[in-house]
Amino acid sequence: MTEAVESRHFIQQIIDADIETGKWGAPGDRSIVTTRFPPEPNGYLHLGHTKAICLSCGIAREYGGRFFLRFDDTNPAKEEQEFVDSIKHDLEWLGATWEGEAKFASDYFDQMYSWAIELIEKGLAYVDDQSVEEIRSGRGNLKDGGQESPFRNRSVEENLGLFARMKAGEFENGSRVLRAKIDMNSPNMNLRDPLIYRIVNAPHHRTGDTWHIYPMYDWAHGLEDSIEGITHSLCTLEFEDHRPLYDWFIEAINQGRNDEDKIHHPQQIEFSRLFLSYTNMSKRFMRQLVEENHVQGWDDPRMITVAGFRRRGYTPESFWKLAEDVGITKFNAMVDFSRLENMVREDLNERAPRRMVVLDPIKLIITNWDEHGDADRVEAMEVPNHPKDESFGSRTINFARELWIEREDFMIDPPKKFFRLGLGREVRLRCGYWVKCHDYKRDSDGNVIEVYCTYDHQTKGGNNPPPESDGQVRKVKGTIHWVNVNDAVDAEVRLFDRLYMAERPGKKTGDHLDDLNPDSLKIVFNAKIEPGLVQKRDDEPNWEDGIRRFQFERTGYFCVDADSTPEKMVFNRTASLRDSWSKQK
RNA sequence: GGGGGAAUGGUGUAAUUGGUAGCACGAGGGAUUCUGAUUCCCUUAGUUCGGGUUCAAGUCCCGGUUCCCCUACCA
Repeated sequence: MTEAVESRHFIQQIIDADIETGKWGAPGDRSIVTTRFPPEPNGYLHLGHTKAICLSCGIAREYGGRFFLRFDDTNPAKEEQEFVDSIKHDLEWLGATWEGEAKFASDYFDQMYSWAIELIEKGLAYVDDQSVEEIRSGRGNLKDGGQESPFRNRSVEENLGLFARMKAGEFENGSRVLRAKIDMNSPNMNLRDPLIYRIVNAPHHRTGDTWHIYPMYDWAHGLEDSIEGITHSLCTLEFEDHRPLYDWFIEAINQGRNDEDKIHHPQQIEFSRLFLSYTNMSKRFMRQLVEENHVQGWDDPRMITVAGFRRRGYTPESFWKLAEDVGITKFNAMVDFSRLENMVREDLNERAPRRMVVLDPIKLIITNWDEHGDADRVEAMEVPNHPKDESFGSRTINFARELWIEREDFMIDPPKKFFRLGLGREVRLRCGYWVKCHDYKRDSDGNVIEVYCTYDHQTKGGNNPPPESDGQVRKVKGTIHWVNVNDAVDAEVRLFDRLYMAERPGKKTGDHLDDLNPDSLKIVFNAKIEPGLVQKRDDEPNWEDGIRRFQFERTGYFCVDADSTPEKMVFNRTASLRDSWSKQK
């Protein structure tokens, strides 16, 4: 009876209220909502970032507002153009389109500098000559207050002069900083005269060597937000303690100004990070995995980078679904990795065309194939590309006397619940024929290499045979997949499993490497694929990112890896199918 | 006597802001099925603890517990 009301998470509720009261513009004007994603270009985007991206971009989209991409490039020592490019690419791939050109904190360096001078003139900032160590010890600790710097009460003139010389590059790294004059006894460490500028004599990837001082995060971030007219500056929980400073800086600039001259004051709102079991989002750990060759690069399909997931075959849609699924709260929740897997499965189940591929082949030979025609004949079978969606069409694949089937689909003496092939058992070869096994052959190691079957010529296409004379229709419990030996193509298939075996890698021993899964990558070199898989077929979907994705029936979801050539196809397993049989075993 | 946050089934998340604790995933069971997939149905299990206010508390008040974050010239 009662219509389900769309529930609004706490950030949406804040924005809803802001719009109603007209906090940012005319009451009711939703288009004023402005958000941003502000990465530092010092690494690859990972799963943790996708939550923030989907949130900020999604909010702007929902309200009909604006979403910006801004690079927080305030530390030339760490940042590179390469990362600017990869971050843009990842965002585009995710479908998080930003408005206009990507923005850069470095575009605002002049503005920030002049605001810093204003703070000095108001007596709210000073140049400190203390060393790093002196500043650190002067800051005090969590229990005790700090001590004021001996340079704290310099004259405005002296500060102005020194600050100008800092800018001009007259001083060495670490010799002086500009600090805000707030409160050395604040219980909030961020307010104990935080640094505004430090000296960095290093070339910047965009501004070159025009600057010798660079703004600190707390000074830069809120001002960037202000300049861009950000209304809701969304960030993660660890910045809660920074919010008082975020507000203090903007209010310090606005102090003494007329209302018309006041700069825009965005609202910082914090939400919880994404924690996924069996993964570690630490940039440091991810770097170690790459540099010590535990994986093959930042885009290794086992990595939880956007690039890794993309190569693994994940779709952008699965990240949006996950973001929606985990929700927005202030609770540090541990999300199970299988949830993300479910999101791709859900998406790919609808959108991936089906194919038949045998990963671990043994040969099936039909010994009575000559009873109803030429022993060398090939019969064309029509196979649907999708079991539910007819718009995917169908394809024709060849059926003949010798076929590849999956090793695990045959047992000599199977248990009753084994719905596959066994000695004396009958199964359906999907969209082929029904076959019954009467013999098999082993190699010198005892491994089954061939199974011998008879087929029922009345079951062509996999259909039920006509009723027997007593009216009974023969039934078969299992259906297995196959590939025709004569036109099967060999391919490499990479089977990925989770990179770590522990729910929280490194928690037990302190070293995440101790929890690495030695079997996270298995490579199959001689999988047998349908010949139609080599070239893109006209009836395949046109995936937006150009990556070809499939479901290999009964084995999982796969995509074509960038390493593929027409001579040697390489597939990555995105995710296995849900498998209630292996659980039962 | 540091400060800032957070606690709802196994997991994640709702509860019209004081009025029937709901949804999804998982798990268990069943139906359908030419993928042991998909789909469908059923079951399962919860308000961190102790007080208080109230006709009525997940929600308000008091006290406790547990967990997370904060002492970079990183962001």
